[in-house]
Amino acid sequence: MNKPFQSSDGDDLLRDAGLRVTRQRQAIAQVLIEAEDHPNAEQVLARAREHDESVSQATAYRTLSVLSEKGLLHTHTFDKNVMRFELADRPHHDHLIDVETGEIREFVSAEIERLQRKIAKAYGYEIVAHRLELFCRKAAPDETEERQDTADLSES
Amino acid sequence: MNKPFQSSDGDDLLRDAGLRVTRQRQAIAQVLIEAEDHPNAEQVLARAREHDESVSQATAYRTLSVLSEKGLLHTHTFDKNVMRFELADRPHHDHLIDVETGEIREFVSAEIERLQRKIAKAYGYEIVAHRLELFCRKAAPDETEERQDTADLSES
DNA sequence: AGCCTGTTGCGAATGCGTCTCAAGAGCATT
DNA sequence: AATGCTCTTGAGACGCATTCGCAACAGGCT
Repeated sequence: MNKPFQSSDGDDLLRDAGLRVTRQRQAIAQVLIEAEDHPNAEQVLARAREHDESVSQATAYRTLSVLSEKGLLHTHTFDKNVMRFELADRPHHDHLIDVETGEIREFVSAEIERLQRKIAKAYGYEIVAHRLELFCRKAAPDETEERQDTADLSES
Repeated sequence: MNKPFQSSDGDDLLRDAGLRVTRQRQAIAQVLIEAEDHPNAEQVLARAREHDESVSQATAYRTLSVLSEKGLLHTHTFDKNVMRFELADRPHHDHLIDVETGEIREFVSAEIERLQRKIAKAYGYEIVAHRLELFCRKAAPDETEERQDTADLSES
């Protein structure tokens, strides 16, 4: 009945973070598991309230914050000043943001990842985290036939 | 006497943005031209006040904001919640942030840029802007000999 | 020199996120 | 199922970066 993969269970997610399982946190965890986008705190709160209307803003922020610290949640700031969240157990990917519509597509490029490591290493560093975001607009149409010869892509 | 390249003159920068040249804005423009780091609004304000102590916080924010909108200034948010600024006419580069010290190094990789365009194109988009940030920590020492065989690098 | 209009400084306001604290609820135990 | 220790909660105050409102001020074209 639930998703057959990943942190399918909200309670597990919370326990993994070393948190007590409360109604409010269950609601929030559920929202994160069900989310197929990158909701911000306000959206997480609104959706969590559909499961349990008693969830407060403070609890939403606190829970998101703890889950991030524990590494179970990844954060993004595509638009300045609002933080967006996404479960960390999702496969790694970078983001392509349509600046006209705000739509966000995910992609991975093993080749870019490799070059990133190479660059970091050249400076004597190792990568702890990275952020790659492409802010794009729809190109002139009719030229989507390039799509197929790009083996280095995948969607999530 | 001035830098022989780029927007060497603050007045030009302001006029390019379609702004009246005022003492306060001259002070701010000068700060941006002289900056070799990525100052945030507070730092820009403090430095501008060394040139003209009458510069107010509101004017600093307003000027930075207009220059950004006009595309003459690029903004970054390495650490969440504070915006950092950098003149747009600087050669393009990405950033490597030392998570321990906060030090920021700049680099460019033509190869990564190429792959980015390829990916965007594959989805039918063209890149308007991008952001690539590597959050790193110093790797185990003694292995800096990799440094030389990486032709795809340059510092700014 | 004078006028029109863009700019300024001040302080108040906004917005996202965090903190305080007393009341409430997990959950390990009896 | 009752107990109790401790973590968690909701409500509102608070913090901080940034923006706004407005009356006084000052570019810069004539």
